[in-house]
Amino acid sequence: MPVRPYHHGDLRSALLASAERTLLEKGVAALSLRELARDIGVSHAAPGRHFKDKQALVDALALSGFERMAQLLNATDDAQAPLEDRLVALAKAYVHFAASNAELLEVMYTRKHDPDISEQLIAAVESTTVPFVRIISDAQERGEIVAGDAWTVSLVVGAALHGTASFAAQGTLTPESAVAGVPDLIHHLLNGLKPR
Amino acid sequence: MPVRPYHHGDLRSALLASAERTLLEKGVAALSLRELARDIGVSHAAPGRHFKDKQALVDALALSGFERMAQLLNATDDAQAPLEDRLVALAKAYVHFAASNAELLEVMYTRKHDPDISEQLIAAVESTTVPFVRIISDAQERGEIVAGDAWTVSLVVGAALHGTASFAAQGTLTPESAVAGVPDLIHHLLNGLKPR
DNA sequence: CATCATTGTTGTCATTGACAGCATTGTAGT
DNA sequence: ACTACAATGCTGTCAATGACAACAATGATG
Repeated sequence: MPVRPYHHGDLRSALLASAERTLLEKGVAALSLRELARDIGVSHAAPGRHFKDKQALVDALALSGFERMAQLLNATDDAQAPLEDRLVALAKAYVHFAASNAELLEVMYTRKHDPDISEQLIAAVESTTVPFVRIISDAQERGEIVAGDAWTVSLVVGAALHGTASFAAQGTLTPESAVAGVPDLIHHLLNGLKPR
Repeated sequence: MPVRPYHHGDLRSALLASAERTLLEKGVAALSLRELARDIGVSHAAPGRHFKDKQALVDALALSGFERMAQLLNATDDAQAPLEDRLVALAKAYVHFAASNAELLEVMYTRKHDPDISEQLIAAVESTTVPFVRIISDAQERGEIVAGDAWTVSLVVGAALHGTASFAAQGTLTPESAVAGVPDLIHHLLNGLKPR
């Protein structure tokens, strides 16, 4: 039988994959470099070659989370759809992602990231916000959204969604009800809470 | 000189106070039961008499956080003020609290609380939401806010504020800009993002 | 094929959370 | 007062962990 060769071949990826499984199942606190090493069948110090310390591993997980989220959101956005539908679709995708990856979210939205990784992180975070700003800008050009700095206006939507996502991720809302509430939420954001 | 008596007298409070300082300064991860014990000058196992385990300590911190926040919000709300002013004042208080206690927030809004404490916690969390729901109900009675389940409508405001608070707590927004943005945020929530 | 950077390994340390067993103190009931 | 007994604190110990140092195997480069 083929004994594991001295070099694993792709330990870094294996560590990330295994870490993410553990993360989603049991949370950050349950992450142990040594346990990861054991699971993969490698010595307890081997992870150190790929991640300077535990935080570095967590940073990498956060980065990959933002990248996946950005991809999801950008793939979801349909520039042809009417404003409200377009926003609802994007918002649902966001809230759904958040609710389905609660523990990952916690790691993503925590500000303790290594300055080294944070350049990449900042870029990833930004590409996560782009779709929202784009929708707002587009709508402003058509006069469907009030004038004003697009980023500022997007922040209103972003905050409401992030709040909803947080509620879902932390259990204040069930994932289902959070997603189900999105259309109403968007409607209220667009039309305001004052009677028209 | 009075050598510390065998019994500390109020170890529990001392632990909570010291823990909260450490928490705000260095974050949850830096909390160590043994270090707390050392700082206070008791044996490393003494904290165990007051907190079953580390999570119990954290739960207690979260509970006290919610209680203080609830008190702050309830004290801030001025039922006489006009709707928008009233909301802005409450929202500012909330966002300011969140930004000033970022690490505490992280502990509060994490769903890993002991079922035992969670009854109290649930009550504390609820009394945190009461002021918002009250404002909305009041305004609905006057026809200043669209009809509908008050809690559902409040959720729109709550989500937007929680999102803003999270952004502030995690550093996406500076505390100042988060608070400074509140009036605009509320205005947009009330009047909607569509042009009127 | 000689050199050197990568990537793993073993060994070791201090720190930590948790628990067991014992000691001291305060208190409630007599 | 006295005697249980509960509450609170202490010492000792364990296994797990993250971090690091020193060493070994492998692979790439010229």
